[in-house]
Amino acid sequence: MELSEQEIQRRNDAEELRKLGINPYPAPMYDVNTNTQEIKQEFEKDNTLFQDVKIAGRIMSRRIMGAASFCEIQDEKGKIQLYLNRDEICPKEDKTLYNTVFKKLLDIGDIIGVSGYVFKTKMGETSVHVKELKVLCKSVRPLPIVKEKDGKVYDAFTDPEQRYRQRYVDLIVNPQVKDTFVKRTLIVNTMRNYLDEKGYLEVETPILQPIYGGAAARPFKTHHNTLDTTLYLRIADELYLKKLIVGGYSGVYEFSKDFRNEGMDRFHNPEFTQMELYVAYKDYFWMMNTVEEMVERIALALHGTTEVKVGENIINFSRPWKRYTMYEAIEHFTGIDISNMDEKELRQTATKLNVPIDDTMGKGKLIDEIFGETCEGKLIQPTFIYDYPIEMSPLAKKHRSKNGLVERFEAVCNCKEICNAYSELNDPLDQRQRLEEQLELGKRGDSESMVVDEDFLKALEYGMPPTSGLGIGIDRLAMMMTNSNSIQDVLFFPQMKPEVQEAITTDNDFINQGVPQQWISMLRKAGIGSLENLKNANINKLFNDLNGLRKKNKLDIPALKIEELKSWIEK
RNA sequence: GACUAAUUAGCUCAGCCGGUAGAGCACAUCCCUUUUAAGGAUGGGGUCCUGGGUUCGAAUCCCAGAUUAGUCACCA
Repeated sequence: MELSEQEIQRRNDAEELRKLGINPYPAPMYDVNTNTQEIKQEFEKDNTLFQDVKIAGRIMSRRIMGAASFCEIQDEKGKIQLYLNRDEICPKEDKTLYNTVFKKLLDIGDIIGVSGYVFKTKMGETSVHVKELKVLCKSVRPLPIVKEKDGKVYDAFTDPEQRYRQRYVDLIVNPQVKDTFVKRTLIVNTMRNYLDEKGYLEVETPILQPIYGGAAARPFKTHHNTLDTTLYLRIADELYLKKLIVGGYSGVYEFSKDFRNEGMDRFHNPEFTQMELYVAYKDYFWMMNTVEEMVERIALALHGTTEVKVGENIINFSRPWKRYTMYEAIEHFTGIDISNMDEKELRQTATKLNVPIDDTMGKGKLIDEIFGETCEGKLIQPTFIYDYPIEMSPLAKKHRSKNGLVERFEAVCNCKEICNAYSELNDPLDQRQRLEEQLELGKRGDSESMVVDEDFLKALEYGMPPTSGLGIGIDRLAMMMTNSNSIQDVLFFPQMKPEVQEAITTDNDFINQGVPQQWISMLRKAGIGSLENLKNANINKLFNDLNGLRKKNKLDIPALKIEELKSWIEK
């Protein structure tokens, strides 16, 4: 890869530092005694503090005025301005540290450590008056420059591709991004504390599974060499966790990365995080209370209030949330009671409501479509929707009193599902039948159909207590709690298509190919970065390009002859 | 998978009807001892995403492809 002018400059600067006896990448620790946030907050209250501070961070801007300079450094908590005076950081004759090291060899992006005292400038900005300066890391790649004044951001670094592929750059120049991820961790920690307080056991179950199950999704497939067997990356943890309830734990939960080989969009990443919880001797009504309480606590932990701004809406997570059965919700939003309709009537109703349907849809699917089209988009405030059609819920217990339904609920919020829970099916014979039916359905479209997990059924045959189970999407919850528009904004490293990496061809490879040293950099400039490229190049175009570059760069070498070029390509 | 849009300097972006590639920041050199998105002067920096085509001539028009985003489809 050709280096840009600025990259070459920075590499030279690093070399110059070495010549001055300064290691641009020193080994010893640099022990700071405070941070930028602490200084800014506390100095405001008591300006006798911080008379001997030591801090470190990345240089984010510089203003040099001859023998004195200001620059800003950024640490994890924020930025602070530094004041450097030539004669103070270089009290003796030798002014190299200021004139050469600071002014010439350091740049925006480099990491330095400083010690000195805190003061306020004439402009009223809390700053560190630097007495000592140490280079901690020379950056050889220039950062995007983002400037800001009175909250207005100039030249913002916003290109999603670069932000997601190079999250580290995003984190450096867009400080609010750091906050999103701090909040995400706080969500997880709050949830974990809540569950631990209740006495549930955090567990780990296999990610590599010989049989995948627990959801309707296509898996990622891999292979174990020693066992010479196919393994799947899990799509859900449900079956393993229920086996632990059979084993006698009264409450188990897992924060799990799950993997689904499906389409990607603003709400779906191939790997995502769920928290699944199973508690013995409970039912789905109990679980609704638990979800409300847990999510309300998370909102309070993050925002100090139950009200959270999401897009244009203010969402209030305070308990109790609204509760509708699926039928009630449909009646509420359409005025039509479908609870006693048969398949034909449902079909007519769907058509009347302009809900797109097709012939393959059974009763359950029709109800679900009607709900999705007419209700989901209107549920802004957190709402429990419960009692689902049996067809699409093979792991949920049949309703205690209503035929054709299961004891299942979802919480919908800002028009999106955030969790999914049931009274778990623990009748092993019913479970076998339901899974087998599901299998039949699955076989129609899918080339690789699911297999019934016999070991899971065996476990149920030993007897699982009545249990309530929950799956809550951490990414979705994080999106909502941080007002993020896309799942990529709450994942540090969202999945992206791999960048095509050109085969690395060294100068020596080109020389072996017969290319003279002087022409190599021209070749690279002409877009020929590898031998592969050279062999596939259009000879006439390349011939013109190279001689054009020779002229442009005023090279003091004879013009290339086409025979010469041919010899490189054909060798 | 379909449609739409974007891709130009390290970054943010202009670039008209096809005629030698532009700005601001950043970078380099010089001046400047309390500045604050931007002090002054001068200068360097380009695979105009890639590959074809049309044309005397393409960043610009046409075709194909790559990547990203949005919408829809699929998918709990």
